[in-house]
Amino acid sequence: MNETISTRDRIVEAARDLFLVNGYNGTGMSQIQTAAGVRGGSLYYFFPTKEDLLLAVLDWYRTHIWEGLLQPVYERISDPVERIFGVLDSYRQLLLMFEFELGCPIGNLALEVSNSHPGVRALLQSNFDNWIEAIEICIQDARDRFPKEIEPKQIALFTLAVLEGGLMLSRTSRSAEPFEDSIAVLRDYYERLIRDEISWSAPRQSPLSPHEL
Amino acid sequence: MNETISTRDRIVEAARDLFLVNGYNGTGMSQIQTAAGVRGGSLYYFFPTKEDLLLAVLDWYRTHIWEGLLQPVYERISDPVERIFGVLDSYRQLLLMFEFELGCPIGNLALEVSNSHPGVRALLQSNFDNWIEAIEICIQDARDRFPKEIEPKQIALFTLAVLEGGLMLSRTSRSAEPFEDSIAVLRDYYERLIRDEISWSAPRQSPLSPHEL
DNA sequence: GTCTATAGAAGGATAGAC
DNA sequence: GTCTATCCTTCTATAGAC
Repeated sequence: MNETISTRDRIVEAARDLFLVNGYNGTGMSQIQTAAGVRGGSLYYFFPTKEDLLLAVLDWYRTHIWEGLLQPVYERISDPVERIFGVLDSYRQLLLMFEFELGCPIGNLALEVSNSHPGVRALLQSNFDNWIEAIEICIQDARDRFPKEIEPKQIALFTLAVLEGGLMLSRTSRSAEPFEDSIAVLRDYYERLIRDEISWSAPRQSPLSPHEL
Repeated sequence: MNETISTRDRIVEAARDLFLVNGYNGTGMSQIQTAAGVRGGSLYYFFPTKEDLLLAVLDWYRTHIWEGLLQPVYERISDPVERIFGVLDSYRQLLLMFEFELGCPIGNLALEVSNSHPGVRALLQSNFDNWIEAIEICIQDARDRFPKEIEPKQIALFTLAVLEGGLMLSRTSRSAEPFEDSIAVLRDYYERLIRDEISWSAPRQSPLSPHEL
């Protein structure tokens, strides 16, 4: 196995990386050709329009959320709440590794194209939904630590909002501080939720910092 | 007073509105000419490059945060914590009024241009800083309600992150729900902070919902 | 499936008259 | 300060040979 990568896949991966750095409107089809080592004929053979290519990129992210994001974290961390903060920490590392040039691939595209390309919104939404669902499951796995009245899905959505906002502020300032501060406050919220709960029920094991794992 | 609006101002306002809807790369200089009722000669007389125009738009937002955003809310609401949620509610109304086409003018541009136009970042940051500072002051005005150990500036930054993330998710889904849910969870956090505090100090007056004001 | 060549529109920006 | 005309580049997309 591991045959030579198909032309189509090379195009999708080149477009994915360029969209991530330069955005959709900031990336030309000719740049994608160059990066993929492919000529115009092939590009338009597989993707008749640029929007088709955007859809393929978003589909790539949708199908790779497990192996690309969740699985590496879940392998290292077993505690469901710490898994959430482990996922968030992956984005922090992405920020640092590429000097704040890269943020959330979906979030960037969402703001840029959701007005002008309505046909793309469903796939953007599907990416967000999968992310939220993964976090929701983590919260449900730690259901007994949280107050009964909280909605896991709402907390998961909120967590995504904090992530996206924190990434935006750190990319603008070219500093990890806004992101780290946002996540620190989010953790404070989680801890207060959990503390409010354990005052009414059984004590739980002490939480692990992601840096100890 | 109220003299005829200057050509320069008409250009800035036209660019501001077009950037808000279509983004920076999605807006052409010719569209701006048409919207402002101005010819190319005038446009390039005032703004030699498109980036100069972007800087002028960001400067417009920077100088109008008080009269455009804060003052209308502060007039209606006097409680400092409710002022924060009143400001957030202004964005909710913006979402609804324009059917989720419009989000945060600064946030949209921040993600789109912060890689490709480094000279614009300082002004983007300055807009964020002013917003955060305004919220920080509200928190400080209610300092006694919050636990002593919290950092007002951190909470203000966190509030902005939630706002930006919530706007992003609602614009993508074309529904107010993600935004409203995010703000509801943020309010839950504020209430837990305040509740944790009053258990150690004097009781305070009951909070007002923004809808009662 | 991939190649070369190119159409046709729109992009940002400039020159020079008035 | 504003006008018209236009330059040059880049863009998305197509045609037709191989």
